[in-house]
Amino acid sequence: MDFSIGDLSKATGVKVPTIRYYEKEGLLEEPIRTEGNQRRYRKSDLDRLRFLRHCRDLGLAMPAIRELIDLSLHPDKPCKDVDRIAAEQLQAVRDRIKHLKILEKELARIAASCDGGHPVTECNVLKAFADHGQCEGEH
Amino acid sequence: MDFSIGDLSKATGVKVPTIRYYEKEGLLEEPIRTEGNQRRYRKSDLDRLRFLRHCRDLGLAMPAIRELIDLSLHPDKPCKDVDRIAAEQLQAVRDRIKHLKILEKELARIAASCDGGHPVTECNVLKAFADHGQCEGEH
DNA sequence: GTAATCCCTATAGCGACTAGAGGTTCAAGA
DNA sequence: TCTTGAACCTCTAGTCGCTATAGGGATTAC
Repeated sequence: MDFSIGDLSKATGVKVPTIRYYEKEGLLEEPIRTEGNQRRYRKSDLDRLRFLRHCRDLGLAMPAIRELIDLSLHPDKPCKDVDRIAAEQLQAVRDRIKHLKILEKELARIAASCDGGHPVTECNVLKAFADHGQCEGEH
Repeated sequence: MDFSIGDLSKATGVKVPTIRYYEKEGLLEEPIRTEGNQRRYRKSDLDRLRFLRHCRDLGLAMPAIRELIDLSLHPDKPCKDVDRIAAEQLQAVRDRIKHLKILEKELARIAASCDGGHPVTECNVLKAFADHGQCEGEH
């Protein structure tokens, strides 16, 4: 019925020290302990950790996850804030994609500017790394 | 003819403590000092810092930049390694874009799953955050 | 000469873990 | 029941690329 920290780790893919870290940060409740001071978890802790892990996999920062957990503990609140967090994360991801696409373009140009068979003094790649002026815009 | 650290900062957009940090990390040479122990830079330091900054803006990690600097100091070496670094960075950026696009898709689905007008107990967004099973694949 | 601005070193903090040291407890087999 | 070895415990420090702060000294413009 109870899980050790290793059981939780195996079930979720979250490493043991990370689980302890989440507890220290207040994202997991402190579980009961055996007489020998080892943690013992219940199903609800497993659910919470899965939630946590999924949020991290989606790129949510820990303060946002903390807020989600707080909200889920007050079921009568409107879900406006939950939606906001999702929307903000979506926008953040879109912004990062946009930025990375610009980088991709520049790097592709840079990588293509050299045929590989000459000393570094004449290397266009090195020149391109040195010179932002070659880029099409800001990045 | 000489620049103070603040001049260098203004000319490149790199903050003063960051310039000192780059020096400590060996990415910039130790400049000469005034009698009062203040750093004084030359044009070559400015060029190096611009190079450095541009590489960072392109997302290169510091070990890669260090390698590029080492290569540029040995002009007779073939530029194979320079090309490799550019290609690796390009691939890394493409991988990150790929991953973020998957996240974008999942987050868009999650964000769209709620109309906003109900308590969190019934919030599909919160349920979606809790349940990786709803996702189309891994992420 | 003085005031404002710049510069110096050294240390600590950020986020989200991860690694290691040094010791204790648990569970399974003999 | 005893033993062994895996799993657990706490605590500290390290990762990366900066950034902030404290407590001073130097330079420069007026």
